[in-house]
Amino acid sequence: MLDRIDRKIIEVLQQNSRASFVEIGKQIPLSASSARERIQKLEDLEIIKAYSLKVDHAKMGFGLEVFIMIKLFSGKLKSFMGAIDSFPEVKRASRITGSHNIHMKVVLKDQLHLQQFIDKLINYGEPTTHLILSELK
Amino acid sequence: MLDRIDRKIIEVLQQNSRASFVEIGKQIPLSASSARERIQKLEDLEIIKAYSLKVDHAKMGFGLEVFIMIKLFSGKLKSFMGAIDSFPEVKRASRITGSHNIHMKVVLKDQLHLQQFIDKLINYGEPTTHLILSELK
DNA sequence: ACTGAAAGCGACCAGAT
DNA sequence: ATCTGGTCGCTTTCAGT
Repeated sequence: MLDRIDRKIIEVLQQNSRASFVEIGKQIPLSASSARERIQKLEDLEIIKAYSLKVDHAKMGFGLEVFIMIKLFSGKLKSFMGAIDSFPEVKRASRITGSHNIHMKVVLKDQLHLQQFIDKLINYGEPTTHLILSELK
Repeated sequence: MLDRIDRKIIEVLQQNSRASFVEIGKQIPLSASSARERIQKLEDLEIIKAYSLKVDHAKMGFGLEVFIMIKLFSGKLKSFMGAIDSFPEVKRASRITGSHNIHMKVVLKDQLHLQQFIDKLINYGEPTTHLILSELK
C-alpha cells in the first residue's frame, strides 16, 4: 500500500518540499507526470498532511525557545484545548502520558515574554519549563 | 530588517510551502517577482531554513510517537551526539536545561520497536518516555 | 501504473520607474 | 524595492501502452 517509490518521494519532499515534479522524478527515477500522480494520491490519503517551513525563530526576534509541560488542574483540559489556538507563542502541543498532561514547544522574545506567558498558563495547571539550548536534529 | 510583508510571506509558506510565487503574491498583495525576490533574501539570510513536509506517521506504519528525555551519563554527550544521526526513529532532538539533558521526538512501529530503541539508549543515559496521545497543535 | 506530447502557466531574467 | 514583458521550463491533462 506504500512502496519504495512512495517512501523515496516523501524523503525527497522532506528535504525540499518545493522541489518540482521534474526534480523529484529525476531522483526516483520516474516521469514528472507519474511523480505528480503518486504525490496526488499521498495527499488524497492524507499521508502527506501539509507542506511546511522551517524558520529561524531567533533571527525573527524570538530568541527563547522552550518546552513547557503542564500538569493540568482537574476539569481544565477542555478550556485549555480551546485556549491553545489563541496563543501564537505555541508552535506545537500534544497530549502525553505521565504526570504532566500536555507538552508544548513555545517560542518567545525574551525572559519577560516567558514570564508573561507562564502567568497565563497557571490558570490551567502547573507548568514546568525547559529551555532549548540547541537543536541536534 | 524584517517587515510586515516578510512575516506575511512566511505565514503563507508555513501554511503551504509549495505555493507558487504568483499565489503568494496575491495574498500580500505583491507581484510574483517581488515575492520571489523577498523569499530569495529570506533564504540567503537563512531565516527560511528549509521547506519541509508533515506526514502521517501512523499511516506509514509507525503507530507509536513518543517524547523521550535522557539524563546522559557523564562524558557521554559527544558520543550520543554522534550516534543520533544513525537513529532513523529520531525525528527531532534538542539539548535542554533541567535534570534531563536531551529531548527527542521519536517515531516507532510498535511496543517492541520502542523496547529495542530504549535498549540502545541505555548505553548513553537514563531515558524517560512519554507517549504522545494526540496532537493539539 | 507509467510514459510522452501539447497547451497553459509559472519561474526567471532583463530593463525601467 | 517593485513592476512589466519576454523566454524558457514546468505543470497539467490526456491518450496510448
